[in-house]
Amino acid sequence: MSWTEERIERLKAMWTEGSTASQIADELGGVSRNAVIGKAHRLGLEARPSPVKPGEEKEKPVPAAAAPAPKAEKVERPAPRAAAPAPAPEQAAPAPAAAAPTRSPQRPANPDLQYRSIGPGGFVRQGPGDQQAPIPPAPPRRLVPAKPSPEVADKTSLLELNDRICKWPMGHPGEPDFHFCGAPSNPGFPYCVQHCGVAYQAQLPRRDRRPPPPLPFGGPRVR
DNA sequence: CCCTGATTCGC
DNA sequence: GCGAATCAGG
Repeated sequence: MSWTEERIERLKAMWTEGSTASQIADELGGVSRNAVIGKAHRLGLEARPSPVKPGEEKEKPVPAAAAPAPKAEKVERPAPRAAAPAPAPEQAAPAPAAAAPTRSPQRPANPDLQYRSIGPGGFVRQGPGDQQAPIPPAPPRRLVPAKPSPEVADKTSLLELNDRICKWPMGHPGEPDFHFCGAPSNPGFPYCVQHCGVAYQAQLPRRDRRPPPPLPFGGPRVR
């Protein structure tokens, strides 16, 4: 296979849209993942978060300053790449938090292309044009299970589970106050609306993901 | 092991 | 220009 105009276009589109090299490769067919990456680089497309090169390391404030340990290793690393902007330090809440559409890790979605949750399990693709003015306010609200008594209050035990109540685990199994959410479940789902929002992400199985709206015609003029 | 992207280098 | 081989982190 050769890099025809169309195939290059497709590569560009998918690459900038965030597809992985593998996906692009077997979408195009006839090329390997490496071929795609190689081509992408030759095209000048890059600046994509690499699992290997997440970004330049920042100087961390060492109090008493131990030996900085100057790396005397491979000295040749041009790395003209600008440091990728550190993604907002999303706090990883251990407890199921608000049902905000959590983005898939390792894949900082294209800022021009976001997924907006319209309900548990349901997401709507949002193109550059449809950008909503008001960004989710990201309220510091935190949904805490109303636990009257910290301990043996009205915990939902394993025995009380049925298809109508939320089975979202609270705490850790084995711990004294481990229990389940117990709120009315979202019909058809094992969890309540809140936890459905946490449990179901926009991310589709890799194979089924498609750069859906087959690029209008002229392709996106993004960037 | 699987995955990822980056880089190298012979063709 | 191409892409397999290789590297290196997750």
